[in-house]
Amino acid sequence: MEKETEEKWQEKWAESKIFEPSTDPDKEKFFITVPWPYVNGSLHVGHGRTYTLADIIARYKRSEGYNVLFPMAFHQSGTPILAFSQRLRMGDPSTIKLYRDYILQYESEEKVEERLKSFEEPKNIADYFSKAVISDFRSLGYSIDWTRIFTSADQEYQEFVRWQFEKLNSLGLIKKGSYPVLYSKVDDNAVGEDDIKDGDTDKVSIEEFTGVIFKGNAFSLIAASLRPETIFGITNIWIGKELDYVVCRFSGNSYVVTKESFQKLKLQIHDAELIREVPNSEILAQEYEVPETGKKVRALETTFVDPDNGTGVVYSVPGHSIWDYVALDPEERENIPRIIEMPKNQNMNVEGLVKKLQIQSVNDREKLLEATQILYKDEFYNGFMNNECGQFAGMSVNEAREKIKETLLSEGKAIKFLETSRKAETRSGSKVVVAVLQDQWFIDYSPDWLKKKAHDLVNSMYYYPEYYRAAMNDAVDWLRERPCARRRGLGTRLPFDDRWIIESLSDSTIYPAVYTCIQELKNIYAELGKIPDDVTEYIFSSGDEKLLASYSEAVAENCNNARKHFTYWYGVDIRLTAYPHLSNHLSFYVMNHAALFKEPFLPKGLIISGLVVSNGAKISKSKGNVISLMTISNHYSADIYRLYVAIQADIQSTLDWNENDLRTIIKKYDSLRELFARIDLNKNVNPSYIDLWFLARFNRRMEDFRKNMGGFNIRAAYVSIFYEVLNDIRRLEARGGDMNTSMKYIIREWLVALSAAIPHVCEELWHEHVEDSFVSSATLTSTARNALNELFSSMKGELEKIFPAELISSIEGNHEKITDLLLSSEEYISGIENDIREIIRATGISPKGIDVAVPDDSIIQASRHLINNERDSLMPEQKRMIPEFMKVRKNISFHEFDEYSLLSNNSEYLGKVFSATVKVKKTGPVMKGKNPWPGRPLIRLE
RNA sequence: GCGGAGGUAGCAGAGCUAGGUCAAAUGCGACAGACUCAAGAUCUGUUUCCGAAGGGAUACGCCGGUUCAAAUCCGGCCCUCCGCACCA
Repeated sequence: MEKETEEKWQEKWAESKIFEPSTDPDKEKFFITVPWPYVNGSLHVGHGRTYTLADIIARYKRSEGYNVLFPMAFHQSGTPILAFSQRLRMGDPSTIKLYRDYILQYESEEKVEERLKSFEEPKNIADYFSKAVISDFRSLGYSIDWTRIFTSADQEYQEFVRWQFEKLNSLGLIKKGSYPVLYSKVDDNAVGEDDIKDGDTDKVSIEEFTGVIFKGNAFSLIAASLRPETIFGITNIWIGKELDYVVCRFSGNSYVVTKESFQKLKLQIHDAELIREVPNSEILAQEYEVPETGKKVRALETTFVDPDNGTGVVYSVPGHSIWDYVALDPEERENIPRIIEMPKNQNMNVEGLVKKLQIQSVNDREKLLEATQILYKDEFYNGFMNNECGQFAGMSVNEAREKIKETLLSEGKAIKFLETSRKAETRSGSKVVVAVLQDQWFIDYSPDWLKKKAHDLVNSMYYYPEYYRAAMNDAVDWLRERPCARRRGLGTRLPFDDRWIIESLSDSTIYPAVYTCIQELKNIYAELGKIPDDVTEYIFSSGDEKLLASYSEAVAENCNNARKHFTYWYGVDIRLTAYPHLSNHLSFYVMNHAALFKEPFLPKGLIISGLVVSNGAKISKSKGNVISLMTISNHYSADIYRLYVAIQADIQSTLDWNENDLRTIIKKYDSLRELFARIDLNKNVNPSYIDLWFLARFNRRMEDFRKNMGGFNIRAAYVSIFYEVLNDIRRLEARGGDMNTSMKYIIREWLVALSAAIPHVCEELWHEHVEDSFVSSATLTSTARNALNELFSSMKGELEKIFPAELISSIEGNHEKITDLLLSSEEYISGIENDIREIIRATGISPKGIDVAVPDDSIIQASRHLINNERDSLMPEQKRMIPEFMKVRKNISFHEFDEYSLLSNNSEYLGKVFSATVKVKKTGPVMKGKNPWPGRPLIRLE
């Protein structure tokens, strides 16, 4: 559809305020939310999916008569925006390019520089892209209540978050302590998943290495290992040929690690000091003692040591490490020490894997990684320590690893060394490392009472798909202490320690409550210059009027209104988002609600969607498959995108955005528009049997649609109401019906049903064909069903030619029975059609005439006896039918309608389909040859 | 390893909770026909194999079981994906 038309309706919806619901206790409410976007750039097709799904649901619920609230707001907290802004100030070329591209989506080349300049102030980035998202979302026709918009940087909101943290603190959930965190040294700040490049798709976690100390005379070496149990198989220690090593000092001893590693060590062991650089020759000059075994080993040089992974010192266990094994010369590979046995699979060992994967040298990185992964995993789960391993002999690797680690640490023969699970950098490009922070604030999610409440909540909620309930329960169990504040970034200051800013996921857990009364909060803030805890407590928690005693009448009135809105709208009925949010945002959402709210204000349900990929690949800049939302509404249309989202994949599946499937959707969409282009509701055609069938069919489609939408099976719902109704219309017309006859009865319901997914075109058609109101605020009715009943009654005379009169009068007014009759009779016709077709195909005959013989009363009678096993009631000559009956019995079916009348009335149609004369007759039993049976007429081609 | 999801026709993807109406929706692709000068679009049909009569055979990862009857229920096995704890 043309952009102008879509914009026209978007403007009219805005003017008419139909998506700005007010509190109305007489109406049942439905409150749906999607997590707010973090606005450091423009959004792409992937981001649009969840909002589109939510909008379809919101619109559908409106059509079912609910008072629907679908708000949104913007997340501006955290460090990325700050960091981007800083990099722009510093003139970083890749950041400039990134933002130039963003800006060019919305503005002309001349404006870019000015805009970029303004982005040197972080808030401007947030505000600019918030506006951009609003414009993108408006152009997709979302039925969002834009009057409730706010951002996490707004004063009113920060007052609310402050209250939330005071409240958590009073519940004993805020703690302070030293804590390992992912950290950026450049930004001098802890980083969260949202700050890390690809952090949402490729998670970074903290791994605890055992830094094994190898004692030497002048200094000791520290080698960080995830497999401390392998110390029993050590042959030597590797250091990198070209790397820079340093001597550092802590706890009264001297240690050697790489320069890079020392930087990281310093963040974990705060009193570590750098002494001097040390040449490799010096390291190679002395011997080292392996802890536990006491074995003396030398350090050797190699090329595969990564200075930035662990300590840059690696101990070599060729018997159980692929890299170490491959680094040896072939002749040295004999007689290497073995310390792990694999009773289940003797062939699972280093040599086997090297041979199997054909690893040639330490340069076969991919293969080495793969082999390492296989070996480590298998040894861990299936291996046992052998007799070389002293007191640990006989233990499973799993168990030994833990015991050895404990022993080493307690004896001072190792230190804990924390490392990131993969190399990572922040969105602004600085390196992510592990730091142990002192005085870190965190939310303690571990108390039993909280876990219990959270589990109760999780178990009481609705899930789509249901299997995420288990995942949510797991997430609740996993959560322990969550660092909740940072030293810098945008956001709210921690109320009890204003050097800290509340971390960006922790400030966004119960914010949907703010949607319910943001206007009142603004009023109160304007009046008082703050929002005191009394007030917030009154509105969102106790509702105790005594709290308002000291405030002016104006403030009190706002409080009362806010409370009224809050109690009407809250809790959120559906929160819809993609599954990567499950283990972070959604679990915090649940936890914080469980801690701070009671029924009926707790969350009611979650819908969790799959991801979006583009042309089969993960959406990413480097793959060049990023399609911005802006492009969508400009190049295709909002409706087409929405239809694609609705119909291309189930909510829980991955949605692939690609041109091929898009073309299909566009074709279908166009055929809908073509259909409406040729309808003429004023045309008066007398309805016939087939028009009634179509109405019946439509009613069933409509029932399916509502049933499916009710269970959030959006795809199935739209396959039914869109694809299949179009197919039904094709069938109707092929059968000689005129869709105009039925269209006037179905158009209201059909357009309302379709409008949840494709509101713009439906709005246009509604105004053109129905009336001058909004389809977007129309509710689903039963016009088609009523029409079916009425037409059925008024066409009695006509229908008596097809169906028995007594049948007609017995089901009159009962739309279910009428529907069943019409569907089954038409199914009968198309069954006959298929039979004839199959006979033609099997025989290769092109018939000039087709005889269809239906059974007469005597056969029907006999068939009943046969089916009921009443052979004694059969006439003697009918008994001859028994052998044939045994063969065809499963094809026999008795119909309410009269087969002869039905077929006679449709013989003309059948004749047309096969270009032959179709004759219908009734026959009695024959002596030789085949008989017609109920539901199974005899077909003969000529 | 634990937990979760899943393996369906050329592809995508329903069905499985309540076993029969399932050779199995819907869409795509392919093939044939109609329309057209032609192509595209559209429409009609076909798309596991066999069949000169509407039928038959084999089929929903593999193997077994329950049942008159299994894509659907039960047991075992194989494989894939996702998440995760001292998993790399």
